[in-house]
Amino acid sequence: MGTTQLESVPEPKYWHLKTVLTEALDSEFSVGEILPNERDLAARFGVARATLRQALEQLELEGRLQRRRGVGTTVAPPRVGVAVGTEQHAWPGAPGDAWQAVDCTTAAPPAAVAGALETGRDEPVHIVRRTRMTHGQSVAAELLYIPESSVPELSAIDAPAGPARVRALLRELQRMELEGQDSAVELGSARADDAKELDRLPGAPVLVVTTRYFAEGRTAALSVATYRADTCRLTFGDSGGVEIHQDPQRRAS
Amino acid sequence: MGTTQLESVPEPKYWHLKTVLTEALDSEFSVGEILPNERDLAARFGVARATLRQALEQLELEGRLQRRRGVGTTVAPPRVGVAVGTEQHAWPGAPGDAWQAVDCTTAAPPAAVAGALETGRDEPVHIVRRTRMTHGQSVAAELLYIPESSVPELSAIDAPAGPARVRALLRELQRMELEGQDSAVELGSARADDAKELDRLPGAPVLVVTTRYFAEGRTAALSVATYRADTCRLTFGDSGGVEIHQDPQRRAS
DNA sequence: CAGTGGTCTAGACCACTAC
DNA sequence: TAGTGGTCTAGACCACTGC
Repeated sequence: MGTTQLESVPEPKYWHLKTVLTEALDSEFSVGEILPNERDLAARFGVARATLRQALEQLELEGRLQRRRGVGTTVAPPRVGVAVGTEQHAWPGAPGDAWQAVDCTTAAPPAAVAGALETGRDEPVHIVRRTRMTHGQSVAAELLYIPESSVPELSAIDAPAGPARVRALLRELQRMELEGQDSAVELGSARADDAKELDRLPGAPVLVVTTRYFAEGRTAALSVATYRADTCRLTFGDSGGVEIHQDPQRRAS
Repeated sequence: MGTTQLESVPEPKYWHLKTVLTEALDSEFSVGEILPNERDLAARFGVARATLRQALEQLELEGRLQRRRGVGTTVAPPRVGVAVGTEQHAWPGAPGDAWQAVDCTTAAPPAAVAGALETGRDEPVHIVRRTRMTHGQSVAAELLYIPESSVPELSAIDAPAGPARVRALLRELQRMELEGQDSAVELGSARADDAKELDRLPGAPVLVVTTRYFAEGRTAALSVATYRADTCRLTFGDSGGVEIHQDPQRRAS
Protein backbone atom coordinates (compact mmCIF):
# COMPACT_ATOMS: atom_id res chain seq x y z
CA MET A 1 0.00 0.00 0.00
CA GLY A 2 1.23 3.40 -0.93
CA THR A 3 4.46 2.42 -2.58
CA THR A 4 6.10 5.32 -4.31
CA GLN A 5 6.17 3.32 -7.50
CA LEU A 6 4.19 5.36 -9.93
CA GLU A 7 4.32 4.77 -13.64
CA SER A 8 4.97 1.06 -13.48
CA VAL A 9 5.00 1.06 -17.26
CA PRO A 10 8.55 0.42 -18.43
CA GLU A 11 9.22 2.82 -21.28
CA PRO A 12 10.57 0.96 -24.31
CA LYS A 13 14.29 1.38 -24.75
CA TYR A 14 14.04 2.73 -28.27
CA TRP A 15 11.58 5.36 -27.09
CA HIS A 16 13.85 6.53 -24.35
CA LEU A 17 16.76 6.45 -26.77
CA LYS A 18 14.86 8.64 -29.16
CA THR A 19 14.26 11.18 -26.41
CA VAL A 20 17.92 11.22 -25.45
CA LEU A 21 19.03 11.58 -29.05
CA THR A 22 16.51 14.34 -29.70
CA GLU A 23 17.89 16.35 -26.82
CA ALA A 24 21.42 15.72 -28.01
CA LEU A 25 20.49 16.89 -31.50
CA ASP A 26 18.97 20.05 -30.10
CA SER A 27 21.92 20.95 -27.95
CA GLU A 28 25.10 19.36 -29.22
CA PHE A 29 24.83 19.01 -32.97
CA SER A 30 24.44 21.38 -35.86
CA VAL A 31 22.83 20.83 -39.24
CA GLY A 32 24.86 18.65 -41.58
CA GLU A 33 27.02 17.20 -38.86
CA ILE A 34 27.59 13.46 -39.12
CA LEU A 35 26.76 11.17 -36.22
CA PRO A 36 28.87 8.22 -35.10
CA ASN A 37 27.99 5.07 -37.00
CA GLU A 38 25.21 2.79 -35.84
CA ARG A 39 27.48 0.12 -34.36
CA ASP A 40 29.34 2.64 -32.24
CA LEU A 41 26.18 4.40 -31.14
CA ALA A 42 24.56 1.12 -30.17
CA ALA A 43 27.60 0.14 -28.13
CA ARG A 44 27.73 3.54 -26.48
CA PHE A 45 24.12 3.23 -25.34
CA GLY A 46 24.43 -0.43 -24.47
CA VAL A 47 21.71 -1.68 -26.80
CA ALA A 48 21.54 -3.92 -29.83
CA ARG A 49 21.96 -2.27 -33.17
CA ALA A 50 18.37 -3.13 -34.13
CA THR A 51 17.08 -1.23 -31.12
CA LEU A 52 19.17 1.79 -31.94
CA ARG A 53 17.92 1.66 -35.51
CA GLN A 54 14.34 1.75 -34.29
CA ALA A 55 15.08 5.09 -32.65
CA LEU A 56 16.95 6.41 -35.68
CA GLU A 57 14.10 5.42 -37.98
CA GLN A 58 11.66 7.50 -35.96
CA LEU A 59 13.97 10.47 -35.94
CA GLU A 60 14.37 10.20 -39.69
CA LEU A 61 10.58 10.00 -40.01
CA GLU A 62 10.34 13.22 -38.07
CA GLY A 63 12.83 14.89 -40.35
CA ARG A 64 15.55 15.23 -37.73
CA LEU A 65 18.05 12.86 -39.34
CA GLN A 66 19.07 11.84 -42.80
CA ARG A 67 20.65 8.46 -43.42
CA ARG A 68 22.41 7.35 -46.58
CA ARG A 69 23.80 3.92 -47.21
CA GLY A 70 27.54 3.85 -47.60
CA VAL A 71 27.83 7.36 -46.24
CA GLY A 72 26.44 7.79 -42.77
CA THR A 73 23.85 9.56 -40.66
CA THR A 74 23.68 13.34 -40.68
CA VAL A 75 21.63 15.97 -38.90
CA ALA A 76 18.88 17.10 -41.25
CA PRO A 77 18.04 20.73 -41.91
CA PRO A 78 14.56 21.96 -40.92
CA ARG A 79 11.83 20.87 -43.29
CA VAL A 80 11.19 23.11 -46.24
CA GLY A 81 7.70 24.50 -46.67
CA VAL A 82 6.25 23.81 -50.10
CA ALA A 83 3.04 25.49 -51.16
CA VAL A 84 0.52 23.03 -52.53
CA GLY A 85 -2.77 24.87 -52.18
CA THR A 86 -2.80 28.36 -53.57
CA GLU A 87 -5.63 30.74 -52.87
CA GLN A 88 -6.40 31.24 -56.54
CA HIS A 89 -6.62 27.92 -58.30
CA ALA A 90 -4.69 27.37 -61.49
CA TRP A 91 -4.11 24.71 -64.10
CA PRO A 92 -0.92 22.69 -63.98
CA GLY A 93 1.68 24.28 -66.18
CA ALA A 94 0.39 27.79 -65.56
CA PRO A 95 2.98 30.57 -65.22
CA GLY A 96 4.82 30.32 -61.95
CA ASP A 97 4.28 26.58 -61.78
CA ALA A 98 7.08 24.94 -59.81
CA TRP A 99 7.01 21.71 -61.78
CA GLN A 100 9.24 20.43 -64.52
CA ALA A 101 8.10 17.86 -67.06
CA VAL A 102 10.08 14.65 -67.38
CA ASP A 103 8.24 12.60 -69.93
CA CYS A 104 4.82 11.81 -71.26
CA THR A 105 3.00 8.69 -72.40
CA THR A 106 -0.50 7.71 -73.38
CA ALA A 107 -2.08 4.61 -71.91
CA ALA A 108 -5.14 3.14 -70.26
CA PRO A 109 -5.51 4.58 -66.76
CA PRO A 110 -5.16 2.52 -63.60
CA ALA A 111 -8.56 1.52 -62.28
CA ALA A 112 -8.40 3.89 -59.30
CA VAL A 113 -7.56 6.82 -61.55
CA ALA A 114 -10.32 5.97 -64.00
CA GLY A 115 -12.76 6.03 -61.13
CA ALA A 116 -11.75 9.50 -59.95
CA LEU A 117 -11.77 10.82 -63.51
CA GLU A 118 -15.25 9.41 -63.96
CA THR A 119 -14.13 8.21 -67.33
CA GLY A 120 -14.43 4.79 -68.89
CA ARG A 121 -11.70 2.30 -68.14
CA ASP A 122 -11.17 2.06 -71.86
CA GLU A 123 -10.51 5.68 -72.70
CA PRO A 124 -6.76 6.25 -72.84
CA VAL A 125 -5.30 9.10 -70.85
CA HIS A 126 -2.18 11.16 -71.30
CA ILE A 127 0.19 10.60 -68.41
CA VAL A 128 2.66 13.39 -67.79
CA ARG A 129 5.46 12.73 -65.36
CA ARG A 130 6.83 15.81 -63.62
CA THR A 131 9.18 16.62 -60.76
CA ARG A 132 9.37 19.53 -58.40
CA MET A 133 12.61 21.07 -57.24
CA THR A 134 13.15 23.31 -54.25
CA HIS A 135 16.45 24.65 -53.00
CA GLY A 136 18.33 22.45 -55.44
CA GLN A 137 16.81 19.16 -54.33
CA SER A 138 13.86 17.31 -55.81
CA VAL A 139 11.03 17.16 -53.29
CA ALA A 140 8.19 15.65 -55.26
CA ALA A 141 7.31 13.43 -58.19
CA GLU A 142 3.96 13.71 -59.92
CA LEU A 143 1.83 11.75 -62.32
CA LEU A 144 -0.64 13.97 -64.12
CA TYR A 145 -3.53 12.16 -65.79
CA ILE A 146 -5.34 13.95 -68.61
CA PRO A 147 -8.12 12.10 -70.44
CA GLU A 148 -7.93 12.41 -74.20
CA SER A 149 -11.40 13.89 -74.14
CA SER A 150 -10.06 16.85 -72.14
CA VAL A 151 -7.71 17.80 -74.95
CA PRO A 152 -9.57 16.73 -78.09
CA GLU A 153 -7.60 19.01 -80.41
CA LEU A 154 -4.33 17.48 -79.39
CA SER A 155 -5.16 13.85 -79.97
CA ALA A 156 -6.32 14.74 -83.46
CA ILE A 157 -3.07 16.23 -84.63
CA ASP A 158 -0.80 13.73 -82.86
CA ALA A 159 1.68 16.20 -81.45
CA PRO A 160 5.43 15.57 -81.39
CA ALA A 161 6.94 13.50 -78.64
CA GLY A 162 8.95 14.70 -75.66
CA PRO A 163 8.81 18.09 -73.96
CA ALA A 164 7.07 19.69 -76.92
CA ARG A 165 4.18 17.30 -76.48
CA VAL A 166 3.87 18.17 -72.81
CA ARG A 167 3.79 21.86 -73.59
CA ALA A 168 1.09 21.31 -76.18
CA LEU A 169 -0.93 19.23 -73.71
CA LEU A 170 -0.86 21.80 -70.95
CA ARG A 171 -1.56 24.61 -73.39
CA GLU A 172 -4.70 22.80 -74.49
CA LEU A 173 -5.78 22.34 -70.86
CA GLN A 174 -5.39 26.02 -70.11
CA ARG A 175 -7.79 26.94 -72.89
CA MET A 176 -10.61 25.63 -70.72
CA GLU A 177 -11.98 27.61 -67.85
CA LEU A 178 -10.96 26.06 -64.55
CA GLU A 179 -14.10 25.77 -62.47
CA GLY A 180 -12.52 24.50 -59.30
CA GLN A 181 -10.15 22.02 -57.75
CA ASP A 182 -9.79 20.05 -54.57
CA SER A 183 -6.96 18.17 -52.95
CA ALA A 184 -6.42 15.41 -50.46
CA VAL A 185 -3.30 14.54 -48.49
CA GLU A 186 -2.48 11.11 -47.15
CA LEU A 187 0.48 9.09 -46.05
CA GLY A 188 1.95 6.56 -48.45
CA SER A 189 5.18 4.79 -49.25
CA ALA A 190 7.23 5.53 -52.31
CA ARG A 191 6.91 3.21 -55.27
CA ALA A 192 10.16 2.16 -56.88
CA ASP A 193 9.98 4.74 -59.67
CA ASP A 194 9.04 7.61 -57.39
CA ALA A 195 11.74 6.62 -54.94
CA LYS A 196 14.35 6.82 -57.66
CA GLU A 197 13.14 10.26 -58.68
CA LEU A 198 13.23 11.44 -55.06
CA ASP A 199 16.64 9.90 -54.31
CA ARG A 200 15.18 7.67 -51.63
CA LEU A 201 14.81 3.94 -51.13
CA PRO A 202 11.55 2.27 -52.17
CA GLY A 203 9.06 2.31 -49.36
CA ALA A 204 10.22 5.63 -47.98
CA PRO A 205 7.37 7.60 -46.39
CA VAL A 206 5.76 10.13 -48.69
CA LEU A 207 2.87 12.53 -48.53
CA VAL A 208 0.56 11.83 -51.44
CA VAL A 209 -1.35 14.85 -52.66
CA THR A 210 -4.21 14.01 -55.00
CA THR A 211 -5.72 16.96 -56.84
CA ARG A 212 -8.76 17.00 -59.08
CA TYR A 213 -9.20 19.78 -61.62
CA PHE A 214 -12.77 20.57 -62.67
CA ALA A 215 -13.77 22.08 -65.98
CA GLU A 216 -16.79 21.88 -68.21
CA GLY A 217 -18.77 20.18 -65.49
CA ARG A 218 -16.47 17.23 -64.95
CA THR A 219 -13.02 16.19 -63.77
CA ALA A 220 -10.73 17.34 -66.54
CA ALA A 221 -7.43 16.26 -65.02
CA LEU A 222 -6.06 14.42 -62.03
CA SER A 223 -2.72 14.92 -60.35
CA VAL A 224 -1.10 12.45 -57.97
CA ALA A 225 1.96 14.04 -56.43
CA THR A 226 4.23 12.29 -53.93
CA TYR A 227 6.28 14.52 -51.65
CA ARG A 228 9.22 13.39 -49.52
CA ALA A 229 7.69 13.23 -46.06
CA ASP A 230 11.04 13.54 -44.33
CA THR A 231 12.01 16.87 -45.87
CA CYS A 232 8.72 18.56 -46.72
CA ARG A 233 6.09 20.53 -44.90
CA LEU A 234 3.09 21.14 -47.16
CA THR A 235 1.55 24.57 -46.81
CA PHE A 236 -1.97 25.59 -47.68
CA GLY A 237 -3.64 28.94 -47.57
CA ASP A 238 -2.90 32.60 -47.39
CA SER A 239 0.75 33.00 -46.59
CA GLY A 240 3.91 31.00 -46.64
CA GLY A 241 3.16 28.58 -43.88
CA VAL A 242 4.18 28.08 -40.31
CA GLU A 243 7.56 27.50 -38.79
CA ILE A 244 6.42 25.03 -36.20
CA HIS A 245 7.73 21.55 -35.67
CA GLN A 246 5.77 19.25 -33.45
CA ASP A 247 7.99 19.93 -30.52
CA PRO A 248 5.87 21.30 -27.70
CA GLN A 249 8.44 20.18 -25.20
CA ARG A 250 9.14 22.83 -22.65
CA ARG A 251 12.74 23.27 -21.68
CA ALA A 252 13.26 24.51 -18.16
CA SER A 253 15.72 27.23 -19.03
CA MET B 1 26.76 -11.01 -74.16
CA GLY B 2 23.08 -10.43 -74.23
CA THR B 3 22.21 -12.58 -71.28
CA THR B 4 18.55 -12.46 -70.45
CA GLN B 5 19.45 -11.46 -66.92
CA LEU B 6 17.89 -8.09 -66.47
CA GLU B 7 17.23 -6.60 -63.08
CA SER B 8 20.20 -8.09 -61.31
CA VAL B 9 19.04 -6.18 -58.23
CA PRO B 10 17.67 -8.68 -55.72
CA GLU B 11 14.41 -7.27 -54.44
CA PRO B 12 14.34 -7.26 -50.63
CA LYS B 13 12.24 -10.04 -49.22
CA TYR B 14 10.02 -7.75 -47.19
CA TRP B 15 9.29 -5.69 -50.27
CA HIS B 16 8.26 -8.71 -52.30
CA LEU B 17 6.28 -9.94 -49.34
CA LYS B 18 4.44 -6.65 -49.18
CA THR B 19 3.50 -6.95 -52.84
CA VAL B 20 2.21 -10.47 -52.38
CA LEU B 21 0.21 -9.50 -49.31
CA THR B 22 -1.23 -6.45 -51.05
CA GLU B 23 -2.52 -8.61 -53.86
CA ALA B 24 -3.93 -11.08 -51.40
CA LEU B 25 -5.69 -8.29 -49.53
CA ASP B 26 -7.20 -7.01 -52.76
CA SER B 27 -8.49 -10.36 -53.91
CA GLU B 28 -8.98 -12.74 -51.01
CA PHE B 29 -9.85 -10.69 -47.96
CA SER B 30 -12.64 -8.37 -46.99
CA VAL B 31 -12.65 -5.45 -44.58
CA GLY B 32 -12.50 -6.45 -40.94
CA GLU B 33 -11.33 -9.96 -41.61
CA ILE B 34 -8.54 -11.14 -39.33
CA LEU B 35 -5.28 -12.43 -40.77
CA PRO B 36 -3.33 -15.41 -39.45
CA ASN B 37 -0.99 -14.45 -36.64
CA GLU B 38 2.53 -13.24 -37.37
CA ARG B 39 4.27 -16.46 -36.42
CA ASP B 40 2.08 -18.52 -38.74
CA LEU B 41 2.37 -16.03 -41.57
CA ALA B 42 6.15 -15.92 -41.26
CA ALA B 43 6.33 -19.71 -41.34
CA ARG B 44 4.01 -19.87 -44.32
CA PHE B 45 6.21 -17.50 -46.32
CA GLY B 46 9.43 -19.05 -45.05
CA VAL B 47 10.85 -15.90 -43.51
CA ALA B 48 11.76 -14.74 -40.03
CA ARG B 49 9.08 -13.01 -38.05
CA ALA B 50 11.02 -9.74 -38.09
CA THR B 51 11.02 -9.76 -41.88
CA LEU B 52 7.32 -10.40 -42.04
CA ARG B 53 6.75 -7.59 -39.57
CA GLN B 54 8.65 -5.20 -41.82
CA ALA B 55 6.12 -5.90 -44.55
CA LEU B 56 3.16 -5.61 -42.18
CA GLU B 57 4.43 -2.31 -40.84
CA GLN B 58 4.46 -0.82 -44.31
CA LEU B 59 0.97 -2.09 -45.03
CA GLU B 60 -0.25 -0.57 -41.78
CA LEU B 61 1.45 2.70 -42.71
CA GLU B 62 -0.46 2.64 -45.98
CA GLY B 63 -3.72 2.08 -44.15
CA ARG B 64 -4.28 -1.42 -45.46
CA LEU B 65 -3.96 -3.23 -42.14
CA GLN B 66 -4.75 -2.58 -38.52
CA ARG B 67 -2.81 -4.33 -35.78
CA ARG B 68 -3.72 -4.46 -32.13
CA ARG B 69 -1.69 -6.05 -29.40
CA GLY B 70 -3.39 -8.98 -27.77
CA VAL B 71 -5.99 -9.14 -30.52
CA GLY B 72 -4.56 -9.62 -33.97
CA THR B 73 -4.18 -8.13 -37.43
CA THR B 74 -7.26 -7.14 -39.38
CA VAL B 75 -7.95 -5.73 -42.82
CA ALA B 76 -8.51 -2.00 -42.48
CA PRO B 77 -11.42 -0.15 -44.06
CA PRO B 78 -10.58 2.53 -46.65
CA ARG B 79 -9.30 5.74 -45.17
CA VAL B 80 -11.91 8.28 -44.16
CA GLY B 81 -11.71 11.70 -45.71
CA VAL B 82 -11.68 14.48 -43.13
CA ALA B 83 -12.04 18.07 -44.23
CA VAL B 84 -9.37 20.33 -42.76
CA GLY B 85 -9.38 23.29 -45.11
CA THR B 86 -12.77 24.78 -45.73
CA GLU B 87 -13.32 27.32 -48.45
CA GLN B 88 -14.68 29.90 -46.03
CA HIS B 89 -12.39 30.25 -43.08
CA ALA B 90 -13.84 30.11 -39.62
CA TRP B 91 -12.77 30.33 -36.01
CA PRO B 92 -12.40 27.15 -34.00
CA GLY B 93 -15.61 26.44 -32.17
CA ALA B 94 -17.77 27.98 -34.88
CA PRO B 95 -21.09 26.26 -35.63
CA GLY B 96 -20.55 23.02 -37.51
CA ASP B 97 -17.15 22.58 -35.93
CA ALA B 98 -16.28 18.89 -35.70
CA TRP B 99 -14.23 19.24 -32.53
CA GLN B 100 -15.07 18.45 -28.96
CA ALA B 101 -13.31 20.09 -26.03
CA VAL B 102 -11.60 17.87 -23.48
CA ASP B 103 -9.98 20.24 -21.05
CA CYS B 104 -8.32 23.58 -20.75
CA THR B 105 -5.32 24.98 -18.93
CA THR B 106 -3.35 28.20 -18.87
CA ALA B 107 0.42 28.09 -19.01
CA ALA B 108 3.53 29.49 -20.63
CA PRO B 109 3.69 28.38 -24.25
CA PRO B 110 6.38 26.04 -25.61
CA ALA B 111 9.11 28.00 -27.33
CA ALA B 112 8.09 26.91 -30.83
CA VAL B 113 4.50 27.98 -30.21
CA ALA B 114 5.55 31.32 -28.80
CA GLY B 115 7.53 31.92 -31.97
CA ALA B 116 4.59 31.25 -34.26
CA LEU B 117 2.29 33.36 -32.12
CA GLU B 118 4.81 36.20 -32.26
CA THR B 119 4.17 36.66 -28.59
CA GLY B 120 6.59 36.92 -25.77
CA ARG B 121 7.78 33.73 -24.15
CA ASP B 122 6.47 35.10 -20.92
CA GLU B 123 2.87 35.77 -21.84
CA PRO B 124 0.75 32.84 -20.70
CA VAL B 125 -1.58 31.24 -23.22
CA HIS B 126 -4.78 29.32 -22.82
CA ILE B 127 -4.33 25.77 -24.04
CA VAL B 128 -7.50 24.00 -25.08
CA ARG B 129 -7.31 20.30 -25.71
CA ARG B 130 -9.87 18.97 -28.17
CA THR B 131 -10.60 15.76 -30.04
CA ARG B 132 -12.29 15.09 -33.31
CA MET B 133 -14.56 12.14 -33.88
CA THR B 134 -15.63 10.68 -37.21
CA HIS B 135 -17.75 7.62 -37.74
CA GLY B 136 -17.57 6.80 -34.06
CA GLN B 137 -13.78 6.76 -33.82
CA SER B 138 -11.48 9.54 -32.75
CA VAL B 139 -9.27 10.59 -35.62
CA ALA B 140 -7.46 13.61 -34.27
CA ALA B 141 -6.24 15.34 -31.12
CA GLU B 142 -5.64 19.04 -31.02
CA LEU B 143 -3.90 21.60 -28.88
CA LEU B 144 -5.31 25.06 -29.40
CA TYR B 145 -3.14 27.92 -28.16
CA ILE B 146 -4.82 31.24 -27.45
CA PRO B 147 -2.73 34.08 -26.02
CA GLU B 148 -4.39 35.87 -23.15
CA SER B 149 -4.13 39.07 -25.12
CA SER B 150 -6.46 37.59 -27.74
CA VAL B 151 -9.24 37.28 -25.16
CA PRO B 152 -8.66 40.15 -22.75
CA GLU B 153 -12.21 40.16 -21.41
CA LEU B 154 -11.98 36.59 -20.31
CA SER B 155 -8.80 36.76 -18.31
CA ALA B 156 -10.25 39.71 -16.43
CA ILE B 157 -13.32 37.92 -15.15
CA ASP B 158 -11.58 34.61 -14.49
CA ALA B 159 -14.18 32.34 -16.01
CA PRO B 160 -15.23 29.05 -14.45
CA ALA B 161 -13.16 25.95 -15.07
CA GLY B 162 -14.03 23.03 -17.33
CA PRO B 163 -16.18 23.01 -20.43
CA ALA B 164 -17.80 26.29 -19.50
CA ARG B 165 -14.43 27.98 -19.61
CA VAL B 166 -13.75 26.59 -23.08
CA ARG B 167 -17.07 27.87 -24.35
CA ALA B 168 -16.35 31.29 -22.94
CA LEU B 169 -12.90 31.30 -24.53
CA LEU B 170 -14.12 30.40 -28.00
CA ARG B 171 -17.01 32.84 -27.72
CA GLU B 172 -14.54 35.61 -27.01
CA LEU B 173 -12.44 34.60 -30.02
CA GLN B 174 -15.40 34.71 -32.34
CA ARG B 175 -16.11 38.30 -31.44
CA MET B 176 -13.08 39.29 -33.45
CA GLU B 177 -13.16 39.41 -37.22
CA LEU B 178 -11.13 36.56 -38.69
CA GLU B 179 -8.83 38.09 -41.27
CA GLY B 180 -7.34 34.90 -42.62
CA GLN B 181 -5.75 31.60 -41.79
CA ASP B 182 -3.17 29.28 -43.19
CA SER B 183 -2.24 25.67 -42.58
CA ALA B 184 0.70 23.35 -42.96
CA VAL B 185 0.76 19.56 -43.02
CA GLU B 186 3.71 17.43 -42.08
CA LEU B 187 4.49 13.94 -40.93
CA GLY B 188 5.15 13.34 -37.26
CA SER B 189 4.95 10.66 -34.63
CA ALA B 190 2.40 10.65 -31.86
CA ARG B 191 3.48 11.86 -28.46
CA ALA B 192 2.39 9.73 -25.53
CA ASP B 193 -0.64 11.88 -24.67
CA ASP B 194 -1.84 12.16 -28.25
CA ALA B 195 -1.35 8.45 -28.78
CA LYS B 196 -3.57 7.69 -25.83
CA GLU B 197 -6.25 9.98 -27.17
CA LEU B 198 -6.04 8.37 -30.60
CA ASP B 199 -6.00 4.81 -29.26
CA ARG B 200 -2.58 4.17 -30.77
CA LEU B 201 0.85 3.37 -29.42
CA PRO B 202 3.29 6.23 -28.85
CA GLY B 203 5.32 6.91 -31.96
CA ALA B 204 2.50 6.00 -34.33
CA PRO B 205 2.64 8.01 -37.54
CA VAL B 206 0.44 11.08 -37.54
CA LEU B 207 -0.27 13.97 -39.86
CA VAL B 208 0.32 17.20 -37.99
CA VAL B 209 -1.80 20.10 -39.20
CA THR B 210 -0.67 23.47 -37.91
CA THR B 211 -3.12 26.32 -38.45
CA ARG B 212 -2.62 29.98 -37.73
CA TYR B 213 -5.62 32.24 -37.27
CA PHE B 214 -5.15 35.92 -38.06
CA ALA B 215 -7.12 38.76 -36.52
CA GLU B 216 -6.43 42.37 -35.71
CA GLY B 217 -3.21 42.28 -37.68
CA ARG B 218 -1.55 39.42 -35.84
CA THR B 219 -1.74 35.73 -35.07
CA ALA B 220 -4.63 35.45 -32.65
CA ALA B 221 -4.62 31.68 -32.18
CA LEU B 222 -2.64 28.63 -33.17
CA SER B 223 -3.93 25.10 -33.60
CA VAL B 224 -1.72 22.02 -33.70
CA ALA B 225 -3.84 19.03 -34.66
CA THR B 226 -2.49 15.49 -34.99
CA TYR B 227 -4.47 13.14 -37.21
CA ARG B 228 -4.06 9.37 -37.34
CA ALA B 229 -2.07 8.87 -40.52
CA ASP B 230 -3.19 5.27 -40.91
CA THR B 231 -6.90 5.97 -41.03
CA CYS B 232 -7.20 9.53 -42.32
CA ARG B 233 -7.08 11.27 -45.66
CA LEU B 234 -7.06 15.04 -45.19
CA THR B 235 -9.13 16.92 -47.72
CA PHE B 236 -8.76 20.52 -48.77
CA GLY B 237 -10.81 22.61 -51.10
CA ASP B 238 -14.14 22.73 -52.83
CA SER B 239 -15.78 19.36 -52.43
CA GLY B 240 -15.49 16.32 -50.29
CA GLY B 241 -12.19 14.98 -51.51
CA VAL B 242 -10.97 12.23 -53.73
CA GLU B 243 -11.43 8.51 -53.48
CA ILE B 244 -7.99 7.58 -54.72
CA HIS B 245 -5.49 5.46 -52.95
CA GLN B 246 -1.96 5.44 -54.22
CA ASP B 247 -2.55 2.24 -56.06
CA PRO B 248 -1.79 2.84 -59.71
CA GLN B 249 -1.26 -0.86 -60.22
CA ARG B 250 -3.00 -2.11 -63.30
CA ARG B 251 -4.62 -5.49 -62.97
CA ALA B 252 -4.71 -7.46 -66.22
CA SER B 253 -8.32 -8.48 -65.99
C1' DC C 1 -5.27 -18.73 -18.85
C1' DA C 2 -3.64 -19.06 -23.85
C1' DG C 3 -2.77 -16.29 -27.78
C1' DT C 4 -1.69 -11.97 -29.85
C1' DG C 5 1.39 -8.25 -31.28
C1' DG C 6 5.51 -5.32 -29.26
C1' DT C 7 10.30 -5.21 -27.87
C1' DC C 8 15.00 -6.80 -27.80
C1' DT C 9 19.24 -9.45 -28.69
C1' DA C 10 23.63 -10.97 -31.03
C1' DG C 11 24.91 -12.23 -34.49
C1' DA C 12 25.43 -12.55 -40.15
C1' DC C 13 25.69 -11.02 -44.85
C1' DC C 14 24.72 -7.61 -48.58
C1' DA C 15 24.69 -3.09 -51.32
C1' DC C 16 26.54 1.04 -51.66
C1' DT C 17 29.97 4.97 -51.22
C1' DA C 18 34.28 6.96 -51.15
C1' DC C 19 39.02 6.82 -50.96
C1' DT D 1 39.23 -1.90 -49.95
C1' DA D 2 37.34 -0.24 -45.70
C1' DG D 3 33.37 1.60 -43.71
C1' DT D 4 28.59 2.79 -43.92
C1' DG D 5 23.64 1.80 -43.59
C1' DG D 6 20.10 -1.99 -45.25
C1' DT D 7 18.41 -6.65 -44.81
C1' DC D 8 17.72 -10.97 -42.46
C1' DT D 9 17.78 -14.66 -38.96
C1' DA D 10 16.31 -17.48 -34.81
C1' DG D 11 15.61 -17.08 -30.98
C1' DA D 12 13.75 -14.74 -26.17
C1' DC D 13 10.73 -12.23 -23.12
C1' DC D 14 7.09 -8.73 -22.23
C1' DA D 15 2.39 -6.31 -22.35
C1' DC D 16 -2.00 -6.71 -23.51
C1' DT D 17 -6.61 -8.90 -24.78
C1' DG D 18 -10.24 -11.95 -24.19
C1' DC D 19 -11.98 -16.13 -22.52
